[in-house]
Amino acid sequence: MPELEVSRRERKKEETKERIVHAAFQLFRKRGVDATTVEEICEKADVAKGTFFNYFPRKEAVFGHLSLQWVADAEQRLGAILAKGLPAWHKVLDVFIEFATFYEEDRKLSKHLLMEWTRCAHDPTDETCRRWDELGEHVVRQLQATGELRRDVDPASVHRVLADVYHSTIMMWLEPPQPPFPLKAEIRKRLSLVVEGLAPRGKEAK
Amino acid sequence: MPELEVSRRERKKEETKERIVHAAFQLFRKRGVDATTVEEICEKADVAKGTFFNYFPRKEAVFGHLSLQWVADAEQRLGAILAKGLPAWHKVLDVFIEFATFYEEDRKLSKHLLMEWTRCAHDPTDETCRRWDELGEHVVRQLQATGELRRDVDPASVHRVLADVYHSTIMMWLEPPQPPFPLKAEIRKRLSLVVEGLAPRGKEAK
DNA sequence: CTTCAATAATGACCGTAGTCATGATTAGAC
DNA sequence: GTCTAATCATGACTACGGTCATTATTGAAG
Repeated sequence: MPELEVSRRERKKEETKERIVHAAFQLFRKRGVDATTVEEICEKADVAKGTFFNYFPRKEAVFGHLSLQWVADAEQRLGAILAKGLPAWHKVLDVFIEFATFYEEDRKLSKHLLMEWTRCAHDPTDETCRRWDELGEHVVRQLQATGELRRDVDPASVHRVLADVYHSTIMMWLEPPQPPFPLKAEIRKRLSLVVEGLAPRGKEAK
Repeated sequence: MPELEVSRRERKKEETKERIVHAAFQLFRKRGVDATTVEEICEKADVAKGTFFNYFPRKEAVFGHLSLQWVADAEQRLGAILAKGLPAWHKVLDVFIEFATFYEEDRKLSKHLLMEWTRCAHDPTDETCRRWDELGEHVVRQLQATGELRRDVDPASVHRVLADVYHSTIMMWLEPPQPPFPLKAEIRKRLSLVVEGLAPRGKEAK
């Protein structure tokens, strides 16, 4: 049993999953999520309908695949930033603002993506969620260690506050027919608001 | 046409709606939301299935009825608090923390309630949403006027940040099989975190 | 009392998400 | 090669959310 070399079985599995994801996003973009049926996705991906549900528990769960890639990407970039030293906070913010580019491109799609994210966001068994929380808390702890954030606050709470403000700002921006404000500026504004309040206090402050 | 006296028609309409809501919540509590079908609700409320959808666009939309009552309640209480003068912030916080009692009572139900709230939260045509945002922004403006919050920040942004932190804290608390932290304490912690950062600065500070 | 327009109730109907029993592939053991 | 157990693919099937054309009720006007 070749363990390190991925077996043919594993390869085929990945291929099938990839085909389904690819087909799904193509149709989602063209026709919209609601107007796309699972059968259409399966037809395009050349699999049976049952196969789809072997890979994803819900139609919308294909978005989870994308979210996982993002988290992996964020892990890379933020790791590099933190390794470089101070001042890190603004660079961290920049990474998240850059991610927002995606949302600006296809608002309809982004809305479904975020709804699915929200659905899984608090599920501790979800890998994406777990890694996202670990990443966020790690970043906060680092910023506390270097003195950019006050140390008398719980890293998990800080991470969640920032993450929630980030996502719900995007959610609000996505809703109306015409965006009422520039997305990236508003994200910067709101997150900065929170972070300002997290500046080191008293004798901790430089 | 008696305009001020609500007509029989209006009364019956309200009655029917109330019956549907009542039946729905009874079943939701007993059997769970997903396990309850619209037909069961209608049977209990003694109306036809089509009637349900004359009143609510989705099965879960019955939660909106509850949300609206809450917002009306919050309008009352917060109005009274603001009328009384300083210091208002902690009293405002207490109101929201008291609302959290409901969430602690039925976690399964609360999760669906919050999901429906999230779904409508950014829809400008939704009355509940509109009044909630107006209320929140009003409160922030008042707190700014009395000097409890710094004045150089956008009331709408502040309201949204606080509201999002509030709701997502609850959402996180609702998720796992066993609550990992005391809900009300965590809400207080996180909201205070944000508000601390919103304290008046520089020459504004007393 | 009759007419009429507006509004509300109805339930047959439809489309699709998601399930599940069955059959096909795989990879290792001998 | 053959056997076996695990894994994966399949598509018929079901149950339910949601729609819509039709019918019934309402209340005011003549």
